[in-house]
Amino acid sequence: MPETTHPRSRLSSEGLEITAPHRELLDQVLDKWSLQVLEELCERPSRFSDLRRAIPAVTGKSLTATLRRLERNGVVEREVVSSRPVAVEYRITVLGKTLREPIEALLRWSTEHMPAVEAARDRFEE
Amino acid sequence: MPETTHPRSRLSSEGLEITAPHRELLDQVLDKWSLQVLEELCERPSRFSDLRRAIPAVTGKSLTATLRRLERNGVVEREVVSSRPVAVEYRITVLGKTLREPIEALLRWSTEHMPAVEAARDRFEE
DNA sequence: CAGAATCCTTCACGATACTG
DNA sequence: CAGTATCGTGAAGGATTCTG
Repeated sequence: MPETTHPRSRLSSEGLEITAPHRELLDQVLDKWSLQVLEELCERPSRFSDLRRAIPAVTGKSLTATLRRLERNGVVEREVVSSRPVAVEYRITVLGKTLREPIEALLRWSTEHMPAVEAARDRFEE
Repeated sequence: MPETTHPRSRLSSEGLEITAPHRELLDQVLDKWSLQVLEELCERPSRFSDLRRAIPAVTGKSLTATLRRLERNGVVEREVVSSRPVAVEYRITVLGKTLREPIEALLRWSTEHMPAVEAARDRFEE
């Protein structure tokens, strides 16, 4: 059986590699509040205060930062709807929608395996 | 048309919810170095110094912390192979292997949509 | 209402040196 | 070899206050 000299990883052979740009992108898109924001915006376009109500634990500052990050990376759209008083609507983009599947895969994993993880944690504290 | 009083989100209706424990778990398992460590250990069991060589940018301290975190959550196993000089082998666990699919989904997304993201970033700096 | 500005604490992470 | 100990820095994130 002719073996390749360098047994390249399955990922590399698929053209997938964990380079710095990819790590950075995933960091920006999977950070502390992004999942909840994306989830919320997948359900419906929302205004700033809607999001604050939907995610009570987030502060204004962090929500702003999260939305800017998501907007910058093209997964969220911002539109000023009216002024006096200002209303701003945030919407998920087409690109953003493509993120939903992989994120849900993550959530499914976390939900499904949480018991095993908790058992491991108990074992770890010996 | 009889509408449900509360239009629950698709995720919630599937029993998926982004609660604090889930966020915490995902944080621990998707943090800065975890992806590369998991990827490496999926290919082959490795010793500490193997991992350092495979991931040149990581410092000893961070690698230790990463491995401890992963071990605590049950996705990585640690075994002292010999002493004098000490050799320690790290292996992916069965639980850890189940993480591979969702992680690869993420990497595929990132690889596939990186051009769109970069275009969005360019647009954003106006 | 949707943020920007300011202050402050925490903590992740790197660099370095040391040890069983 | 596989860490631990210590120090230092920057960045993340919260609380609060102010504004067009």
